[in-house]
Amino acid sequence: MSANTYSISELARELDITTRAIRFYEEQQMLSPERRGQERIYTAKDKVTLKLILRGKRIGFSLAECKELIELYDPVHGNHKQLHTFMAKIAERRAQLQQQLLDIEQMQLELDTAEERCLAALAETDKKQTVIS
Amino acid sequence: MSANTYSISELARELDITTRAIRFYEEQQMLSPERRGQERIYTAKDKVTLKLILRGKRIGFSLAECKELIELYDPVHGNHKQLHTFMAKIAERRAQLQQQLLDIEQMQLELDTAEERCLAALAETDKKQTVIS
DNA sequence: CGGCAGGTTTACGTTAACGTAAAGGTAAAC
DNA sequence: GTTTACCTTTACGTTAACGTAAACCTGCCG
Repeated sequence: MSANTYSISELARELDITTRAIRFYEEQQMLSPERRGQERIYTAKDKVTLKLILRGKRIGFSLAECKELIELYDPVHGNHKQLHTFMAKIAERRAQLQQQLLDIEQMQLELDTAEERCLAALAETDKKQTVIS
Repeated sequence: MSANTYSISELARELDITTRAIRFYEEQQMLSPERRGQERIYTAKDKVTLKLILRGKRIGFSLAECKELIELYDPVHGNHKQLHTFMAKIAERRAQLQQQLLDIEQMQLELDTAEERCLAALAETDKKQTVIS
């Protein structure tokens, strides 16, 4: 490893993904690392790209969407229509997240009462057991 | 449709899913509607189950996890260990959601500044164009 | 020289959650 | 009676995002 470059396995370890995944992202044209002979050499920029991919995935975007997102940061493709349509996609995700939060809160309320009933039932059972024994 | 029962397509319309999906959930042992001859007859309870499935999916649970979740509501299987392990899963989801929110906010900040730069660049281009023409 | 720890390509396998036909049964409507 | 609208089962197809295996270079260590 020279100045600020990485081998594929270094990147994999650091970002906690497999080398297969990294090569796959390259197949999908989301990366194009330089080569030293056969070996891929990754730069800091490649690492940023990978982080963007991982963050996109965390948010729930598909790889195709992550790719769009990355191209947005590329001055060459930084076109306006795309930018706005993607902001729309993000807004949509936000709405979904909001719904998910509501769903989870609702579910937690229900689980809480379910738990209470469970505990109460168990307490009853224990009492009877005590009496019997 | 008699009192508080539904045909499969009624349910499908109402919940905005396909009949195929409903039958699939049955294959996965998450439903067991009664039959009138060949036809499936769904009750209000089945509908609740389906809604639980859909909500679970919205939150990001797999169908297998949704199934666990549903069994939690079944008094027969309402066992304690499962209840607690599932509450743990829910907590985990909450954490993920929290991270997703952060990711989205971060991304929006970046997109905002990207948009500004875009607009500025376009304004420059327009000026030159105006001068040229 | 042998072997190991990395790297490479090629290519078939896998999983989830249905989609999509094909082929057919029933019952009311025209 | 046949068209229409539902319903049924069986079964193969699909997509995404890699996993996994095979077969092969390559540099370095002892």
